[in-house]
Amino acid sequence: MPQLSEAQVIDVAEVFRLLGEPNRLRIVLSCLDEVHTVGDICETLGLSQSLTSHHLRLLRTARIMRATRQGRQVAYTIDDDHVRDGLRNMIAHFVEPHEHTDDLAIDEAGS
Amino acid sequence: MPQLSEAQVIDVAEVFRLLGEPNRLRIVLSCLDEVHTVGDICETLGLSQSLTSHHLRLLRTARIMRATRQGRQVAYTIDDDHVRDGLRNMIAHFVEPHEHTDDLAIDEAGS
DNA sequence: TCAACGCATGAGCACATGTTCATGTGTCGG
DNA sequence: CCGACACATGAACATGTGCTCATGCGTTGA
Repeated sequence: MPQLSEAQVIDVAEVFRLLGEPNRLRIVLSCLDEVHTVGDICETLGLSQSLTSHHLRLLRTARIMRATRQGRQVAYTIDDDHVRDGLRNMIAHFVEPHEHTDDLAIDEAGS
Repeated sequence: MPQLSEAQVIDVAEVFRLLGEPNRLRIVLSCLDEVHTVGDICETLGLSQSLTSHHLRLLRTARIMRATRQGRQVAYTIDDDHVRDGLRNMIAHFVEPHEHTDDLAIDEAGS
C-alpha cells in the first residue's frame, strides 16, 4: 500500500467503479473538453433519456460531474480535475500500441 | 468521444471496472512497486486465499497483472505500464487536497 | 393558467459480481 | 511414492447493477 489511506483507497475505487461502465465512461469522455446538455448526451451516445439521467445522477453524487441549469435544459461538465487529468493521461497512454505476451500460462523462473 | 475508438473505450472501461473493486485495487496497489506472492498478498490485505486467487485471475485475464512461478509459490506483478502510470498519476493527484465549489442549482442532499 | 418540454426519480426485473466452501492441480521434501 | 504446501478453480448464494417503464418536478411560451 503506497501513500493512500484506507478511506482514499475506497474513494479511488469508487471513481474507478463509476468509470468502469462503458456508457458512463462514454458520458464522461464526451464531457472531457466540452459542456453538454442531457439531450445532447442522449442523442450523441444513443442512450435513452432515463438511462442517461440515472448515470448522470451517479456521476453527480460522486462529485465527478456537475450540473448547471440553462433554462429548461441542464448542462453537465466534469467537476473533478483529478478525474479529468487521469482520463487524459489514460487516453494518451492507451493510444499507443498495446503489446503483450499471450494469456494465462505461468512463466518459469529458475531457482 | 475523443480520440478513442469504440473498442478502446470498452477496454479502458474494463480496466476501470477491475480497479473499481476495493480489494482488487488494494491488490494492484500492493504490487505497484514490488513483486508479491499470493501468500504475501493474502496476509498483507487479510483476504482469504481463494478470494485473492479469484481476483488475481481476473487481473491476469485482463492483462493487468502477470504471474511467475517461483518453486511452490507464484509471484504477481503489474504487467501493464498504462495501468501502473495511470495509478501513480491518480495517487499523486488524490494526495493533494480535494477542493470543491458548492454553488450550483442541482445538488444532492445526503441520504 | 395551462400545456408542453426537458430532465429527474422510483419501482421492478434480468443479469452480473463478490464471496465462501469444497475440491483440483502443480511442486518440493522425505 | 507420498504427504504437505501453495495456489487455482468450480459451484452456489446473496447482493449489486444496468436498464426500462412509468411518473413526478421545474421551466418556458402562449
